[in-house]
Amino acid sequence: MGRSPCCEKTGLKRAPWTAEEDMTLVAHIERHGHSNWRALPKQAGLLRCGKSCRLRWINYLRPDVKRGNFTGEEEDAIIQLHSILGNRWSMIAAKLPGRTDNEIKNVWNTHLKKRLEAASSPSAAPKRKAKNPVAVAAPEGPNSLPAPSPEQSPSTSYTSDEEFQIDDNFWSETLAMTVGSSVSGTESSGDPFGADSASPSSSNEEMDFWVRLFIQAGDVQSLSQI
DNA sequence: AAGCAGTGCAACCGCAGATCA
DNA sequence: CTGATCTGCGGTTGCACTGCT
Repeated sequence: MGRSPCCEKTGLKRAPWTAEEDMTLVAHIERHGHSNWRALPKQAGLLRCGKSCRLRWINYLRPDVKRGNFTGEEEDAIIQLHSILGNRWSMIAAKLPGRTDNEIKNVWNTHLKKRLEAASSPSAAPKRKAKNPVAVAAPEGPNSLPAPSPEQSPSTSYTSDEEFQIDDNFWSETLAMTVGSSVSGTESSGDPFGADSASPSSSNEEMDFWVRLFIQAGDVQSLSQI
C-alpha cells in the first residue's frame, strides 16, 4: 500500500474558498459528476487539489447538506453515538442526515466534549467565554453555532426545530457491526472495546454494556437480540 | 475605545484501506 | 501477486470573530 503522493502543492491555492470557486466546482460536478477527484480540479480549471475540492463539496456544497445550528436532539444523538462508536465521525455522520463528519467533529471538540467534561467534574469546568454561553450551559437550549453568512452557505437552509431521529434499526445494525468486528479483532483504536479504551473487556462486561445502552435508548428489539 | 484572550469553524495534513493495472 | 494510485477518514491548525477587562 503505497502512500499517495501528496497533491501538487506548487501553484495551488490554500486560502478559503471563494464564491466563484464554489460556483465553478458545483457547475462542474453537476455537469460531469465527481468520478475522479484528482482530475477534477484540472478539468474544472480550479487551482485546488482534488482533496480540497472533495472536502469542499462534501462539507458545504452538496445539495443535501444541512447548515446551521445543531438541535438538542442532534447533540444528544452525537453524544450517544460517540459513546458507542468512538471517534468514527463518518459513521456518526451517516446517522445524522445532512450533517458532515467534519461538522460533527467540530461540534464534538468545541462543545460536547467540554460540556461532558464539565458535567463529570463541575469544579474543573473551564471558564467560559463562549460566543453563545447558553449553548454550553444548557444542552437542550439554543445552539451555539452562528448562522453562516450567505456566501459561506450556498446550500440549503435549516431550522433548529427540525426533528432528528435515529433509524429504528440503527441500534441493531450498530450492535451487529461493532460486536461483530470486535470478535474478528479488526477494529481500529476508535473501537469502544479496543485495547486503549476504558470500555468493557470481558464478554460479560460487554454484554452488560450493550444491555444498559439499549435500555437507555429504549430499544427493546435490539435488547432481545443480545 | 483598545487590547487581549478564548472560541468556533473552515481547511489542510498525513495515514490507511480500496481499487486498479 | 505486486506495486501504484485514488479515496476517505480522523487529527490538527490557522484565523476571524466575540466578549471581557
